[in-house]
Amino acid sequence: MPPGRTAPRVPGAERSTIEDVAHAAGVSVATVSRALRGLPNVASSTRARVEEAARDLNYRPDPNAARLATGRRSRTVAVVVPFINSWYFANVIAGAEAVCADGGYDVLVLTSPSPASRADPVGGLLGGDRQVDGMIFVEVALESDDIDELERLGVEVVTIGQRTDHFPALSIDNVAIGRLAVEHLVALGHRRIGVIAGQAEDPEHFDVPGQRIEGARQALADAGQRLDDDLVTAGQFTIEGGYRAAQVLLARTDRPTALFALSDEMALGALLAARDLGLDVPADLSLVGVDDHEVAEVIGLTTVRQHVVEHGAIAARTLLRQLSGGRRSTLRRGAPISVDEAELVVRRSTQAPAAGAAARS
Amino acid sequence: MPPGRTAPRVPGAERSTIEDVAHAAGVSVATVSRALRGLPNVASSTRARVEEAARDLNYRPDPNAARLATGRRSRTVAVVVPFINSWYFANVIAGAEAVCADGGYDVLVLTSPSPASRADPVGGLLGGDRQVDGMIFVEVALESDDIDELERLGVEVVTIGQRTDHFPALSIDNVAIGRLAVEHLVALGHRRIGVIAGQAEDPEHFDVPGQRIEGARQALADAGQRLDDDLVTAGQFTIEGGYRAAQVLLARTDRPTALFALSDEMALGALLAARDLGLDVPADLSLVGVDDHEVAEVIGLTTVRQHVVEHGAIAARTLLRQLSGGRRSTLRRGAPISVDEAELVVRRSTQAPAAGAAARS
DNA sequence: CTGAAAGCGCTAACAG
DNA sequence: CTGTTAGCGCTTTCAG
Repeated sequence: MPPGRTAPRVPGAERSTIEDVAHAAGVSVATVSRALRGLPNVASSTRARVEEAARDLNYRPDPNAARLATGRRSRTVAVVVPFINSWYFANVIAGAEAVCADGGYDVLVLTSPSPASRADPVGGLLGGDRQVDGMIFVEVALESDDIDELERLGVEVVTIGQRTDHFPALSIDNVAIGRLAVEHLVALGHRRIGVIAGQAEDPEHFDVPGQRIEGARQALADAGQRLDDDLVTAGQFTIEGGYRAAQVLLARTDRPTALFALSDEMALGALLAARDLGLDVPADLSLVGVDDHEVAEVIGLTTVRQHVVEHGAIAARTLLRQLSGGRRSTLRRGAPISVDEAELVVRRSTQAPAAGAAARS
Repeated sequence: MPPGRTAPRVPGAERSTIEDVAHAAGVSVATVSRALRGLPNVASSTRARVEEAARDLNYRPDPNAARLATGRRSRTVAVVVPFINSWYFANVIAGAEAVCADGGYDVLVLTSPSPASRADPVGGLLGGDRQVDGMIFVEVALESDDIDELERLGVEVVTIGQRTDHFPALSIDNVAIGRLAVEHLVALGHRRIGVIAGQAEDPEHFDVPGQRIEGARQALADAGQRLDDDLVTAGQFTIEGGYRAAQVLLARTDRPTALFALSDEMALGALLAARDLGLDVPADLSLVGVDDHEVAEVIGLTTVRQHVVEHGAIAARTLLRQLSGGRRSTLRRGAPISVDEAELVVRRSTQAPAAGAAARS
């Protein structure tokens, strides 16, 4: 048989069509369509009758048919992140979601199959018959194959973090962030500065840590110092990782007088480690983080503030503008999107090193 | 004119149809359809020709048309949460997303317009021509109107936290959680126990705090004690809120010897407050949280472990089973879904109260 | 204000 | 193995 009346999609939920409603209301399908969508040219008595029939029949228009007929889009954007349950990504998503909801768009959250640092992170994400008008990639590495595919698909794209030469990118000046943090420590007189970095690097794909460290290096160089590579330890961007990294760094006989953690969560871990080691912050150890996580204010952590929620919001706004504006060329080709600059927020966790320690360097 | 060839939806992205491809490849549309979907009955030479034509024309099938023709569903589920950027919800979403992705479903993240404690949280969420096969509501209060609408829409629903009598619900035994925490403190000898609760309650809609407090009350009652209401302070479920609440509670002259925080984040705040007040945990103050947040292990926090990611995963699994299985009646009508029970994890933050303090009660 | 009818782009019998 | 054709359910002219 030809397709015919298809079985109800969800067992137990009968679907009635516009035609059923038309019958029940004694009008044509065209009238039902107009009435139900609130178009002007319908007698109010007719409209009432149609609405009633629709209600009785538990009618709800099939969005597929409606979209096919109108060419309307799905008003959905996908946000692709390496993980959802991490402070940073959750906040970026929150920012994007707020803007999208506001603009009448839904947000699909996709996680890149392999961690940010692996190859082919986009793998099966594309393709499928997913319906999205646009995508926001957050710290995911796009291979040129992916880019081709994306352009072929004709979806609008904005990236956060990882750049490409093909899509508008909200890129964070991580070198500047590293500089800000370490210049502050240097200005206070610190020379032995430890760094709690990210994961075992894969600079090819995810070099946020490398860039921030580079900034630290520059700040130290400006003061005629150099960064001691032995004092750089990975902290996985987690509280626990920061704790462990700090344990290692602070156990050294020539322990650093200050620690620069590449995220506030790692800084919190470091603070807890210091506490467990009986070290006072800031008397024995200065601590700087990055992000301005809610916890930073609570613990008085000096940090380099990033407006993380805003990152998501700005990316979303850019995407929606592209989507509606249509002047899609404006921002093409890796154009950077400007973001509020990161700023140093000085709190109680940093001070000049103790005399002895400072002299030692 | 009749609808005719619609304009390209995305400016700059020309859409070609299956017919264009058929022409270019010199075959019929049916063959194109078969070839491109990898169906068996196509000569490989033909298939190759079709694929090439498709590539040349940058053809990509219109999912709306395909779905309309097949009656296939969207394979999308919505997860509705009050907030995204909170540890708890982010982890629930992560759990749900992993399971959904695994089952070939996408997840749409929606935030309930008003905070969990307000009326009509579902407001505009329903309706629209959104395409979802199922929904997971996490701690959002469903009014009976919402429920009717949901049933009318015929979408499968699973709830986490807030229950209804209409959908399978993953409900957490919060009274038991409160008991576990406080029984432990009582067993250690604590009598003056402070509670860091949630927000100003709206028990009608969100009574997790109330239930946990009730458990605390019971535990105390079992020991012939009563919970001092003055020692219950709201902490908003945030680190900062926990910090402030602890500041208040610990400033009292008759300060509690132990604090039960309704979440680990609030417990962390309390720990930081204690530190700032020069109080040692556990010597001067015992502390119990709830969740087993990653930070709990790092700071040695005694807590009542919940498998939060699992909550999301279980809800998603249940939903997907309903969606595919079709025996939708099995779990209807508020049937509870069983979850691993919460368990007490004893770490370093709790111990018997100092002799003087204990005697005082 | 309403109805008839022609599509939207794709799939799935059915007949070759 | 391939083409023809009849829909999927809805929207939109166009003619009353």
